[in-house]
Amino acid sequence: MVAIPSDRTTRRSSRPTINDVAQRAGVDRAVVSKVLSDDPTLRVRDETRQRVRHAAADLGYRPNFHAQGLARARAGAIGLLVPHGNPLFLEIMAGVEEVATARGLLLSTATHHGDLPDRYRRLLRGGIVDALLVSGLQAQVDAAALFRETQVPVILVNRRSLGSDRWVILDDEHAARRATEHLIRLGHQRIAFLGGPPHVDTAERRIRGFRTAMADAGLEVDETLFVHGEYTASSGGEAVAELLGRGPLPTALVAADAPLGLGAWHALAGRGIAVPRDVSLVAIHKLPLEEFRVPALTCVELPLRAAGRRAAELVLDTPPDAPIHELITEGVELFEGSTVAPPRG
Amino acid sequence: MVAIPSDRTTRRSSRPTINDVAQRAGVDRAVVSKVLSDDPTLRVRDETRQRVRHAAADLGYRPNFHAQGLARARAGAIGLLVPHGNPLFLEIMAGVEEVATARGLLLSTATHHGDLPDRYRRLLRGGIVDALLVSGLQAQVDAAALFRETQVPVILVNRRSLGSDRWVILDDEHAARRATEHLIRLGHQRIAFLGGPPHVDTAERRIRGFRTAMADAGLEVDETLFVHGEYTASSGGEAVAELLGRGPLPTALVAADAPLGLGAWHALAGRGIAVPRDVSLVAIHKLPLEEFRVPALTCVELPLRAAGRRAAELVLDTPPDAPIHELITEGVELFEGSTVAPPRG
DNA sequence: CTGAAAGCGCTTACAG
DNA sequence: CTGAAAGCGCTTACAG
Repeated sequence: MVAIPSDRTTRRSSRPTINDVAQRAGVDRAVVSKVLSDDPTLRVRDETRQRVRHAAADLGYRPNFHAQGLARARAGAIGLLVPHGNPLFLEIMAGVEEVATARGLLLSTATHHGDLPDRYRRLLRGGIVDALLVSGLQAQVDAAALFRETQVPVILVNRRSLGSDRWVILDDEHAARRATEHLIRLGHQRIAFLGGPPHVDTAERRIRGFRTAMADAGLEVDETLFVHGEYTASSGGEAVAELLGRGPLPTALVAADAPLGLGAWHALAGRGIAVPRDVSLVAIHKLPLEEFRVPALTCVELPLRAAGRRAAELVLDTPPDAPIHELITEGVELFEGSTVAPPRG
Repeated sequence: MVAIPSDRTTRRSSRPTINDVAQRAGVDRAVVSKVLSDDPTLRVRDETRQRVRHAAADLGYRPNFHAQGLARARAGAIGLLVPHGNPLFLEIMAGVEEVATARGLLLSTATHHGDLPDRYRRLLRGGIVDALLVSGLQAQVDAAALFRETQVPVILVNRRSLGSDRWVILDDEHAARRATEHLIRLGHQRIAFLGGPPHVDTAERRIRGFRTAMADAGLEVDETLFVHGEYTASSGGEAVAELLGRGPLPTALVAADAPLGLGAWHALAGRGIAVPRDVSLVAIHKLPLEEFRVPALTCVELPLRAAGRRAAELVLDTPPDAPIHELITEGVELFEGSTVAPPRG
């Protein structure tokens, strides 16, 4: 009788390790490590180099992510935190992903509801990412404190918040000016502004742009035509209700945000007020697929993807405590939908 | 002269390690590890347990993600791969994130353009995630081979592909039936179907639902009224062009996908064909914010979030090579927009 | 210039 | 039942 040895299963995963490669190539594993990461200090014959590469390829070797992270004291990943459920942020995500791909980093994403989730804070302290990009935070969240707490370099994308010294923002002021000028050019004079939340960075800059455009055109700004809301569609409805409660409808509206503008439009329609027949509407930010809508919302597009890209590059390439102040000025473009017309009468 | 010792910087990051906690609590680091991960085999006095917890809290200790991953041979993360730039998939992402949050896992996301990026394949072999969810892949991508290659348990969400035995899908057939019945009920008889790509799982099931509804109503299906396209808005335009080239316009269209439907609508409008006056339109899937659109696209909503949630649970809780066949039948709902009317005259 | 060894921060099987 | 030790799979400072 022959004893058949029980099928001895591999200790852990069956993936090849650096030792397997070293053995196959007949070199020390330090050499493998250096060859595969193109360490310039390594002096070996080209032939050895090739042997190592081939061994790695033959075995389908890939360095273990966690072992590498531990040994290098670098995570090999970047984190992105975006507001929950807002399709605009897909663009930021796409920009960040471009950089992650180019640098061989993993992208880890999570959504927030205005504040930083505690769970995520804890993960950050576990060294989960080498850098964190945050967008759409409430005004009062302290990003500098987050860096102090977690030791992870943080950068804000699109919106600054309390005490933050590291951000990439878009030219919201210009966008709002552009939107307003578009209306003015068509003859509008009584224009309402459906703004974002008070004290929020982008909201303030968009208001400024609106005021500038009005002032430059010599138009009076009626303070009863300012309404604050959230950057959400449902808030757009409330903003319209508030506005209508205050007096006669203006001839045009600038919505500080696309979902907000959509909500406003919807609420107007619900009251039998037609856009653009009764009132014109321009929003800031272009939603995905807007160019295919019938009718499309006229809006000013901002380069969110570029913001994501740029922020990722900067947070990776700048010392963790150095300030980053970047305003992206290009890429502000008016998208002509069908929600704007000359004022009636 | 007194020699002032140079400020000796900490070796690596300044984050506390398990050794710091052990020292502060006066126990071995094995005890710390077991206390903090609630190891049931550990027998120590409650007082010790408290001491350890306090020490950890005082120091703000968090286990190093990579050290833990290496020692446990588990990544502590799940991966999600979605098609690039399609806002529908935000819902799947949200569902997956719910599960990741509940289980303390990191969520790593990437987008694809039909096929699996090589870069991602390599990362997977590095043990970057414990499980991978994939959605919207081309029909011919072999997910089983991906598992064999990477050793990472894979599950397909929303769409099956070649040779895959692990998937969570939605009731696409029912959705298409529902959409078609809605039109039939209003009196439509000549209905065109703007379908997805040939051989794609969801496309086939949606066609089947359409055919079933037509047959059940005793309506003849005109084969010239079938057009294939991609699940993109631009493809919707091409589908309309193709359809119009074939003959007279039907009284209604079922679009197999929301972006596709949007593109069709846009193309129709561009030719002066009004929806729903000249032709009615229903699409499958509801885009984010659709309920606020003026007018909104009538569509059948499918529970993408539930699919993401369920797929994440299943891939984590099922042995890596066991088949997973799950069809989510609830949650198919007609959303009445303004793109459907009775046929003219 | 090269190679063997120490160390990254954890977990867990195993000896006491 | 407890605690000291080995080991996860890499990288890199350091001795030859």
